[in-house]
Amino acid sequence: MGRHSCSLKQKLRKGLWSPEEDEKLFHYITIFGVGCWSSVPKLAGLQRCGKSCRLRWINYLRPDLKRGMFSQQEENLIITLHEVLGNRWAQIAAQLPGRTDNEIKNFWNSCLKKRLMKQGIDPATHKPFFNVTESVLKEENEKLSMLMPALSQPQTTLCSYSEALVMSDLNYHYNIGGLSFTEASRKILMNLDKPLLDPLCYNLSVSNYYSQPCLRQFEQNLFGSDSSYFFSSMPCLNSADNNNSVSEFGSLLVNENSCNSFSTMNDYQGCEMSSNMIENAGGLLSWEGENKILDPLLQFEVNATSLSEYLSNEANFDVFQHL
DNA sequence: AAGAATGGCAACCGCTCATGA
DNA sequence: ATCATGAGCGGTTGCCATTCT
Repeated sequence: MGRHSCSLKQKLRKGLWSPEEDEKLFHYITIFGVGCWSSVPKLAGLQRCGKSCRLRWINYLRPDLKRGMFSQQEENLIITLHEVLGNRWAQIAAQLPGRTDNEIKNFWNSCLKKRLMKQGIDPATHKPFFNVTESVLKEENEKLSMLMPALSQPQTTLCSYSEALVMSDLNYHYNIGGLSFTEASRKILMNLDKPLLDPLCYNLSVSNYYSQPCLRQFEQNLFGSDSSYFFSSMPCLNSADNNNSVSEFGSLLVNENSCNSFSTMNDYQGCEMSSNMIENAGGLLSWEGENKILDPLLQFEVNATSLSEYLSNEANFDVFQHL
């Protein structure tokens, strides 16, 4: 099999190229040009397979290669082309003279992907991570009010993360399992003489939530060890004209004034909640883009694509009765 | 100061496709 | 039609320098 001819031959060198090898290959190609790669090693006096020679020439030795950092125009072009072409690196590279597909792929994986995520853009789809439209939220509210009329008072709102951000100018919202409550409605719930309950975990109060090492660990696994970094990248958080922009890590939402104090999960421990914080006790995390709902407390993917769908299951709905 | 962790990047691997015998 | 071979492509690995703890 031709495909294995490279790896089967013993004496062939692998790994980084030495300056002497580069010199031999460059010299050979300069004189004889690019032709049959499989015969190049023998003719050029190299202990390499033809494939390795081809790669070295294309990615490093070719005289028309542009070296150094990518320009702003090149970066923009790569992002635009990736949106259209996806991971077709060779086609992308064809639009950038002097750049190789390998170089662009590495640049994408190590820099551009992270930069887009920091801007709240999903690098796979080039769309914002959280994109809940008002109509979707309204629809969710209507479904919820049919399921749980008691909780559908004006000040109680079915809430996604993005709505929590929109509402960040109001003080002190609690978001419990996808439900967001204003301070007023929270007091109503507190007056029920029951602790705040996570709807999916019967007896866990908000204040106890972060005292559970396993839950913190889970959230770190889910969001990364420094989740404030991840969430501070959401576009709605970065709008310069919004003094109430919100940063988040794990299920905790804090406002801009506080986020410096909470750069890591550990920093949060033992801190007092300030009046303008928004807290999310866990519960359901709705990931619009992936069409799935994750329960950070129970640590599995819930078999539902929306909160109302989840609640339409009688067993799940029963949990809410505890509120 | 030293070992661990991380990031960037060059190179490899395995697959598909094109071509020719 | 089938097989061998080479080229090209994209995913992955592994090395090395840098940063972190």
